[in-house]
Amino acid sequence: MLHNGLVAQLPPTDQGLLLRRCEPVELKAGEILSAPGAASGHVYFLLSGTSVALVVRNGGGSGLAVGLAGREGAVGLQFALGLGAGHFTLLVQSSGAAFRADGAVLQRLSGRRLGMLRTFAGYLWVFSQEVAELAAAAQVQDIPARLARWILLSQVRTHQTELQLTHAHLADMLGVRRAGVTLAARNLKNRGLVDYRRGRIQILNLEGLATVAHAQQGTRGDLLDDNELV
Amino acid sequence: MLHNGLVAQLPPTDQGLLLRRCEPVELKAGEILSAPGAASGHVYFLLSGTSVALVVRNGGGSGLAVGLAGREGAVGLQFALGLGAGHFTLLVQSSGAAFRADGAVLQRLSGRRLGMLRTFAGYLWVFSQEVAELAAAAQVQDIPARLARWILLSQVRTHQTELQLTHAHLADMLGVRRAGVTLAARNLKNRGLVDYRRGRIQILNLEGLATVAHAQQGTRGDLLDDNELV
DNA sequence: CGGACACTGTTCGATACCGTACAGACGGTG
DNA sequence: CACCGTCTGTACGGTATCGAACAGTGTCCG
Repeated sequence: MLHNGLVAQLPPTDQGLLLRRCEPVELKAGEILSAPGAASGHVYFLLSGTSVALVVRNGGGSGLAVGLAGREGAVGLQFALGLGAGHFTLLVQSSGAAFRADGAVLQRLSGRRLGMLRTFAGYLWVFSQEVAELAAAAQVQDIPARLARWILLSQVRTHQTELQLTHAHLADMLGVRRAGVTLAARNLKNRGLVDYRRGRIQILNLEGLATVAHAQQGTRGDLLDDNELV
Repeated sequence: MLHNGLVAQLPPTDQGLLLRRCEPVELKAGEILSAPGAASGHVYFLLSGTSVALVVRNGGGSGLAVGLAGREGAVGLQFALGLGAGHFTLLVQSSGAAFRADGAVLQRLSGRRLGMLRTFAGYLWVFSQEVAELAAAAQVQDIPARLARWILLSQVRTHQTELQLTHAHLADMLGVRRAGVTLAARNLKNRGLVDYRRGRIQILNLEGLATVAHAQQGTRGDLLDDNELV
């Protein structure tokens, strides 16, 4: 029933203790689970196709995603450590189900269950690595590569081959222009890696996407120019 | 004697237990404490003016810093959670003293001391926030702003007003050209925020640097053009 | 079935940054 | 004090991306 990777890592006893404090919720795309500066909040353990992005918003309305959590993990764990939300916004990218618990309640619980605390800490570390990787990628890769990476990440998190994402939303995640995403998307489409229509992206070739996503700068010359294709 | 922020946060009993397992070491700038893929290693608690950068290296020799730790914290904590090094390189940016302990030993210790584990987890979270902030800044800010940010960060971590950093090293931290750093450095110098000569950067105006580092895109027009100054 | 809205396609000039290359200046060493 | 390695200054053309528009096209709703 409850297929959450993080919960599955817990000792059986702790799983029971945790779930007894949780309630099921439905998350809708676009919903904001936590805004910057919040002192407390809920911890969400995501199920099935749900995904939540950690977004940093700069002065204007535009944003930049620094991480994406899915059914393998959770968001809001900082509240279970007694820490504030920081500068993040938790933004639901993909609708779906989740279990949630109050941060303060979980803090008291994990304060008694060392195994649980250790599991949470480990997840935070792994997640922060992903943040660093995304940051590094954003620095050195062009938009098609970054788009491929984000699509790939969304697929891995949700296990869905069709993603409901508009170019505008992706632009916000990558911190680039909407028009830039359109070009990059057409690029990926021309290579037969994805197909899309009006807010739906169909993944056709996972390995191909991975190749593009991890391509180094120098490799780019090998690839065909957009305009010459079909 | 031992002025490390993270150790100071521990309960007194845990401080003793931890320090008994540590040995003092001297770290020299340029030294690499951990390479990507390492399965285990030491945890370093940094003292006084020491600073260590978390660097992600892309295919070539060039890199990109995603975080900087100083005497307020530690590096290598993932080893105390039984996790591998990930894709990071731990690179000493600023020479100085540190205490270190074996990761596996600390893992056993923190497995018994819940307060210690909680403190470590909290630090990891706060640090990963900083990583996200740096990533976001790199995305939307120009080179002078990012340079100001890094100098500021180095100052906060080491509490030194003169930093021993070459343009080439800074370029590697920011993931930009060496020439780009030279221009940005001249920019900051012309505004009277820093002075520098051959590998030494003198901080003249901390608040001014902060202003530049946090300036949004739109604010940039207010500032004077480099070439028109003096 | 026609209108409205949201999404995608495409254009324009502007610009910040890149890769590369070389010239000048500091500072320690023989 | 002349040398040489290291560091900084500057230049060049090339390009990915930007900001701001406006023009098509799909889908839903009345």
